[in-house]
Amino acid sequence: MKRKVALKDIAKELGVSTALVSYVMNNQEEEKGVNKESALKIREAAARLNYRPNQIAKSLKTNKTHTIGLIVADIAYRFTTGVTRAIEAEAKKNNYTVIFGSSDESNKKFHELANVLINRQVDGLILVPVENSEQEIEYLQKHDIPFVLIDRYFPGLDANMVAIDNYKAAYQCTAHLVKTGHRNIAFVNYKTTLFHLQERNRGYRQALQDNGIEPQPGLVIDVREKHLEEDVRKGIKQVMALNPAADSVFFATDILAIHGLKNINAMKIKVPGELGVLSFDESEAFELFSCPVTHGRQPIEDIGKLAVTTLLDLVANNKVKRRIVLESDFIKGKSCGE
Amino acid sequence: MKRKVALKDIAKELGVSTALVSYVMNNQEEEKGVNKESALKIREAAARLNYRPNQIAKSLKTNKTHTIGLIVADIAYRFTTGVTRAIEAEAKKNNYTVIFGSSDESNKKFHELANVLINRQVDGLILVPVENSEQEIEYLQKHDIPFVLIDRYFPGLDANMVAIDNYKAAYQCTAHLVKTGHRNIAFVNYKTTLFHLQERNRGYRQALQDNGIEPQPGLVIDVREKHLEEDVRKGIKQVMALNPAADSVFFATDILAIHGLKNINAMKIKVPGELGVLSFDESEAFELFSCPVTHGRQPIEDIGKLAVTTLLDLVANNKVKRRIVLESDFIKGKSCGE
DNA sequence: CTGAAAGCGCTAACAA
DNA sequence: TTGTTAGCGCTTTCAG
Repeated sequence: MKRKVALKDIAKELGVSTALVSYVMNNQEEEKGVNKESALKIREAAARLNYRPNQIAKSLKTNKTHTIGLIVADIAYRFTTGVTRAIEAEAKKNNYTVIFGSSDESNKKFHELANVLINRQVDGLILVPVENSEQEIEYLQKHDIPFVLIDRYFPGLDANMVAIDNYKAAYQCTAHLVKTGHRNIAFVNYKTTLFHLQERNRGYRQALQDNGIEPQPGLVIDVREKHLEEDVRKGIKQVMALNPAADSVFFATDILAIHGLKNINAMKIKVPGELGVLSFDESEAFELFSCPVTHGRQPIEDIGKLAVTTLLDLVANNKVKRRIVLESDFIKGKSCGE
Repeated sequence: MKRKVALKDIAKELGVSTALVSYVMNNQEEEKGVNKESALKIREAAARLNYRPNQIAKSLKTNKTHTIGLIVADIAYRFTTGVTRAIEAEAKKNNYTVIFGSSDESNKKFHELANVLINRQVDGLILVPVENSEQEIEYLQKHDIPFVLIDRYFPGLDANMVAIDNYKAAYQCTAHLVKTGHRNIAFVNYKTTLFHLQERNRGYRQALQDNGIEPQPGLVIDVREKHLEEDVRKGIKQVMALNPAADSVFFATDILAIHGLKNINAMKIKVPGELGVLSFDESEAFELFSCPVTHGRQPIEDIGKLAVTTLLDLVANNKVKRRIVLESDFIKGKSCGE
C-alpha cells in the first residue's frame, strides 16, 4: 500500500497548521471560527490529495472508537441475521460501526471474542450470552465495561438487557394448541440451563395445568444441542408411538421446528390432520412446508434497535440500568387446524 | 469506564522500563534476552493489574490492524452466513479479526462501507461486489488497497478473486433437466447486469442448444430484485400457462427457488409429477419442501478460506495476482423425477 | 540485560 | 483567525 496522506501533509502543502486542517476535517470551522477561504482551500487540498482520516489515530487520542462489539450465538440462526441487521442499521444511524463475532454456543469462544473486542477498545458490547457465561458477564460488570444482553439473560445477574417474556410467549402458544382442540401436546426443547429456554418450559407446563391437562413426561423431549438431528428424530418417533399418541407438538425454537418438520415430512405425518404443529420463532423455511406454520414471533427489529440505543446511553452515561422485556407476536397459520 | 492500566503503569509499579514490559507482553523475552526473573515479575504484575494491551495504540505504531474488512451483499443470504463463518474461522486461525458490513445490494451503501472500513485501517478487504460497483473496485486498485472479490466479479477488471464457474454450473443443471426427460425448461433469473448471473444465463442457453432444444422466450423469466415476490409469482403462472406449458423450472439462485417453491406450493403444482424443479445453490428451507430439491452447490467453505489466504498473501506481498475459479457440486434430489 | 526516547496521526488546550 | 505543542499507549532503535 502506498504511503497514506496525513493531516500534516495537507498542512504542509498549504503552509497552514495541522490544527486548522483538523478543525475543517471535523466540520468545526464554525465553532472554531475558521476563515471561509482557508476552509475552502483545505477541503480542496484534502480532496485532491485523497486524504483519509486515520480513525486509529483519532481513537487513540479521543479514547472513543465509535465501534460496537457484537457477539452472537450462531450466525446461522434467523434471530442472528435479523438482529444483526437491525443493530447494524441503528448503529450506522448513530455513526457507529459494528464488529461482529459468533461464539457458536461455545463459552470458550465467547470469552475469547469478548477479549478481542475489548482489546480493540470497542465502546461497548451487545451480547447474546451462552451457557455458563455468567463469569464473563460478571467480569464485564466488575470492570465497568458497558454492555447489553439480548435474547438471553441470567435471572441472578442485574445486567442491562433487552429480551422477550419467554414464559408468557410459551404460555400463549400452548394455550393456542389447547384452544384448537389438542390435549396431548408434546414439547420439544433443548436440554439446557439457559434461563430463557427454561422459561418456555415453565410457560408450557403452566398452560397445561391451567387447562386441567395432566403433563405427561413422555411428551416432553429434551434435545441435546450436540445431537440435534438424532434427538429430534427419536423424539418425534417417541411421541407418535405413545398411547395415546401426541396430537400436537410445540417446538421451543425455530431450529427445532425445522428439524422436526423435516422428520414429520419424512414420516409422512399429515399436518394438521394427524398432528398439530406450533413453533416459537419463525423461519423462512416454513414457507415451503405443505401448510402455513402457526408460530410465535420475536420483535427482532425492536430488540436490535433498543439494544443499540440502550448501549449508547450507557456509553454516554454509565448510570443507566434497563431491563427491557418486550411482548412477542403470534402468527396464526393452519398447522394447528385453526 | 475506569481508567485502564497501561504499559507504563506496570513499568512504574515494578520500577522497570516500558520497553521491557513490551518485550515480555509480546513474548519476545527470548530474542531480546530478558532476564527470566524480570519476565516473571512482569507477567505477574500484568495479571494482577489486569493489564490489557491497547490494540489501537499498537496498530497506530505498527501500521497493522490485523483486521479484515468484509462487505457482503445481504446478510440474509445463505451464501453470506456460510462464507462469513468460513472467513471468520480462517481469519481467526491467522490471528485476524473480521469487521463486517452488508451493502444490501446498494452501490451507495457499498461505497460508504468501503470508506468506513478503509478509514479504520483494515489490512485488506474481502468483497461481494454489487451492481455498478466497478468504479469503487477501480478506486481500490488505483490506491493499492489489498482486496479480494468473492462470488461475483467483473470480466473487464483484472482483480484478485475467488468464485465458481457459473457458466459451467448452469450448463450442468440444465443438462440434468434434459437428461431427466424435460424439454420445456423454464429459467428464472434476476434481471441484472451482474456478470456471474449472466453467465448462468449463458450456460442455460448453451445447454439447450447443445441438446437441440429451441429456446422459447416465454420460458425465460426476468425477475426484478425490487419486485421479487411479484415477478416470481407472475413468472410461474406465465410458464404454466404457455402452450406447451413448462415441464420444469431452473431457478438461478436459492432465493428465487424459495419464492418459486412457495408459489408452486400455493398453486398446488405437483413436483416432480407436473413440474420438475432445479435450483442453483441450496437452502435449508428446501428440507421442508414436499420433495428433496435437486440443486447445485457452491463450495462456500473453500471460497471463504481461499479468500482469506489470498488476501493475507496479498497483504504480505502485494504482487500476488490470483483468479481462483472453483467447481461447484451437484446434489441429486427427487425434484426432477430422478 | 535494561532504559531513554522518538514517533505513529491525530486532537485540543493554549498562546499569539 | 491561526500556530505550537503535549500527549493518547505502544514499539523499537540506540546507548549503556
